Amino acid sequence: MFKLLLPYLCFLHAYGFNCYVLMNDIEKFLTSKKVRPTAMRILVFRLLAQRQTAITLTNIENRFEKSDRTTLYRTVKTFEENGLVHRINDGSGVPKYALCEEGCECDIHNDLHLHFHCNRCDETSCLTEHKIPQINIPKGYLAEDINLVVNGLCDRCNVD
Amino acid sequence: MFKLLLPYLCFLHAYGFNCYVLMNDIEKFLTSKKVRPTAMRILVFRLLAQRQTAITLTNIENRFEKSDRTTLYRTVKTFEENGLVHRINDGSGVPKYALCEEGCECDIHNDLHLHFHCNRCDETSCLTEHKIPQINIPKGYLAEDINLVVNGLCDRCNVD
DNA sequence: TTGACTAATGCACTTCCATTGCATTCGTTT
DNA sequence: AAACGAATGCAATGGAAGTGCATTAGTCAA
Repeated sequence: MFKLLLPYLCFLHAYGFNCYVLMNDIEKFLTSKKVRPTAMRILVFRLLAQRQTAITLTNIENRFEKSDRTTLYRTVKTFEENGLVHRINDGSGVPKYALCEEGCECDIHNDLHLHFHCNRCDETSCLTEHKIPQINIPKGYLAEDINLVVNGLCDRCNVD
Repeated sequence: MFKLLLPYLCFLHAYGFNCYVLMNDIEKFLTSKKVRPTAMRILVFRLLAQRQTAITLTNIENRFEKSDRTTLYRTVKTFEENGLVHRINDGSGVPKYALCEEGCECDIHNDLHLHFHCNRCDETSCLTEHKIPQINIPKGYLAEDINLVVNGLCDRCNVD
């Protein structure tokens, strides 16, 4: 499969990573999650892993010279379905994606972390150490999932 | 202005309301909120007031035979800007709108209520009595607004 | 009451993004 | 090496947000 990666190597080198070693790790990880480790998937995973904040599909698209939006769309979707990535709706209109932490159980609402969306720089980050507090809901309702987004200014934008 | 309302009367009558009386109330209310009480605005407000749950722009559009999406879009926007309506992002992708309760202070994050989005019937309702608990955010971050959506089954869908 | 000014509306677009169908290519398995 | 299923790329569709502009309505003042 490495022959396929050659067109992308320049991209990775630009980021200064020794891709061969990490590729291998990612490849193993994807396989362990029952996701076939194709070239694109490894690269997209790589990109997500580098990021501190969540990114949109368009973001991802712009990071790759040669890429088809559909493929990226389906790649991310596959990741999401297999629990590698969670989708964040921060109110900006377009969904963003971030890698799940190890042991992240995005489905179980007790384990959910909250997200912070900066109104100035538009960055959305997962505050993984900050869990969502206990929520009371009315009788008869069944909670399956909780989404909590705090909007405001992030630490970098809140300097002045 | 009532001559303008004539085309819409059939619509209102279909709902069995004595619109003349309520029109008047709505008219006064809009004026008190510094929103010019035009025909369309009164009708849109009327529609929102009838609803128990939040609705999308497309929802509103479909309720009116004769309507232009742009006008509805701007009407709702005006309502939002003047604190008559708040926008809810329930994760379904399209924003929904609901009338603010009397004294609702959507801007002040301490006063925010939470929203419930039903995964089955796709209805989104404001749980106005259920306030958002205290949230801790990291040092350096400034919270301006909090959006909390619980997904699951509403009381009507959670029967079996 | 009329004229003038501002706000609201309707129409025609544009733009953005999600999503799908289908043909092709890749990779794995036998 | 053949065959099969999965992944990809291209083209196209569709839904909704948002904008520009001309027209119309409503208000205010003379």
